[in-house]
Parts: sequence; structure tokens; C-alpha cells
Amino acid sequence: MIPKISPAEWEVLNIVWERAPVTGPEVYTALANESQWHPKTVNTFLARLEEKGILEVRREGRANLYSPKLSRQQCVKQESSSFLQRVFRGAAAPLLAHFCEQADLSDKDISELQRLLKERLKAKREKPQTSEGTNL
Amino acid sequence: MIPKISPAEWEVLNIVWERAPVTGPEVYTALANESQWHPKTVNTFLARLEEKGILEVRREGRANLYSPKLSRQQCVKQESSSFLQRVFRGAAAPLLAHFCEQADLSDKDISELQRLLKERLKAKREKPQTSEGTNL
DNA sequence: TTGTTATTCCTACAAACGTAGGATTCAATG
DNA sequence: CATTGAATCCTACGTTTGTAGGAATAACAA
Repeated sequence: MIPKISPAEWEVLNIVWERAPVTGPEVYTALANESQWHPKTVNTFLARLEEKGILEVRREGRANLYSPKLSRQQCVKQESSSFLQRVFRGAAAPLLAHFCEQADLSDKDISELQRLLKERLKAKREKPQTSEGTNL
Repeated sequence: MIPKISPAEWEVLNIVWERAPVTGPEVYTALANESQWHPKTVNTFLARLEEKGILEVRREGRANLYSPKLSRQQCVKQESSSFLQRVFRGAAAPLLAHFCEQADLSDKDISELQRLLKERLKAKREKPQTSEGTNL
């Protein structure tokens, strides 16, 4: 079971996935643009992520090098699924409608999504009734 | 500013939006199917939601009647926007792609979404460059 | 009117989270 | 080799969240 990831931990994790392996200072330098966190605070998050088994750490000179043990995909999947449950009570269509309406999509985004949906439809026709469960 | 709503509070709120005005017992009866919460626990959530200004309460005989002060729409919007930021770093297209791929959509869902996207495209052509901001 | 019992109100507590201070360590410099 | 300074490690503390117990209240029954 993937452990719970707090909002602040997500911020940090996003940096790690993007640039791993990273040192603590690299992380809080990268975050400095977006957040107001004290370096010590960022270090706490890194340590907690390691405790939780989401990151692994290796010593390199005087610094720690952090790398992900779980893929972004895995974590995104779990978080998305729980968001879907919590906010849309498991109903994916309204969720998709919400973001289609609210988000700022480029023409290219839109046509790409249209392609995806068309493909999805085709796949269903070819092998209908596959065990998809109701959720993610 | 809309206050933070915890996962457990979302469960409760979903019931309230659906059936308002509701009494405490109505809420935890409705929740009994889905959750394992003690009635006292549910009451705590209701009280906290009122403290936070998300619900309002009116006395009715020996029971409290709860009603939403904030619309589901408002809360969904805020939560969705924060989810988009946190997990997809603000990029709506990958979010939509993720749910298109992972969710179990009916043929009807799919064609409805296709319609929505087409409309979106048309709207853009008609009045391009509207102030949409980058986010929700 | 008084007892019974359903509800609420107030209180509590452990775990998780955001936030960071102080002590320690150890690589590099003089 | 002794010093310095960056980075880590350990510790802490207020807040929010999940979880619920006990005291108080008050509607209805007898």
C-alpha cells in the first residue's frame, strides 16, 4: 500500500521526480521560486518521505542524494483515484466535464483529447466487457 | 476564502448537499452503508463544518438541522483546482488524459465529452483570447 | 410531573502536518 | 592539524484530523 502523501510532500516529490537524484540544497533551491519554505522545513519533508518509503537516500560526500522509490505514475494514480472518490463520489464523467469546462485548453490539447476518446471508444467495441471495475 | 475541507468532512458534506436540510442521525444513517464511523464521530464532523462556516445549523425539536452555506460547486472548484496544482502541477491536459485512460466511461459519457470538447473549440474560435487565466 | 432515552454539547487524545531551532558532523581551507 | 561552514540529524511545538467518551438537555411517555 502506497502511504499517504501530504500536499507539502507533493511539492517536494515533484521536484525529486523531475531531477533525481537530488541533494537537499538542490531541492530547496528549486523550490525557492515557488514556495516560501525554510531549508530546514524542506529537509524535514525529505526525511519524512524517506521514512514513508517513498524516497531512498544515498550519502555523497557531505550531502544526501535522494531518489524516488515509487514512480510518479503510481502516486498520481492513487491520489487521482482518491480525489475522484472524495470529490466526485467516484463518478469520472462529471469530473472530466468539470475540467473540460474550467481548464484553459489549447486547440492542440483539445484535439489530442478527442483522439484519445475516439480510441477509447474503438477499444471498447473491439473487446467489450473487459473487467474494468467501476473505478480507476 | 473557502476553508480547507478534510477527506472525512467531504464524505459528510456530500450527504448534506444531497439531502439538506438534514439532522445528525439522518447523516450517520446515510453514511452507515459506506463508512464505519461512530455516530459521535459524524457529529464532530458536522460541528466542525459549522465552525468552519461551511454549514449552518437550525434547531428543530431535539435535533439539529444542517444546511450548506457554500455550494457544492464552489467547494468542488476549489478542491479541483488545488488537486490540479498539487498532482499535475497545473497542467490540465495530462490530468484529463489520465482520467480518460483510467476511468471506466460508458459510450454515452464518451460522446457527451466529445460534444463538450467540440463546443469548447467553437467557443474559442468565436471569441478568442478571452481572459481565461492559466488555471481553473 | 417525573422518568426515559435520543441528541447534542463539551472535552480529550493520538497521529499527521507544517514549521523550524539547536547540536553535530565532516569536507574543505588555511 | 585546527578551524570553519555547509549540510544533516534529532528534537520540538502548535494545528488539524480522525476518533470517540461523558455530561447535559430536553422531548415524549407514563
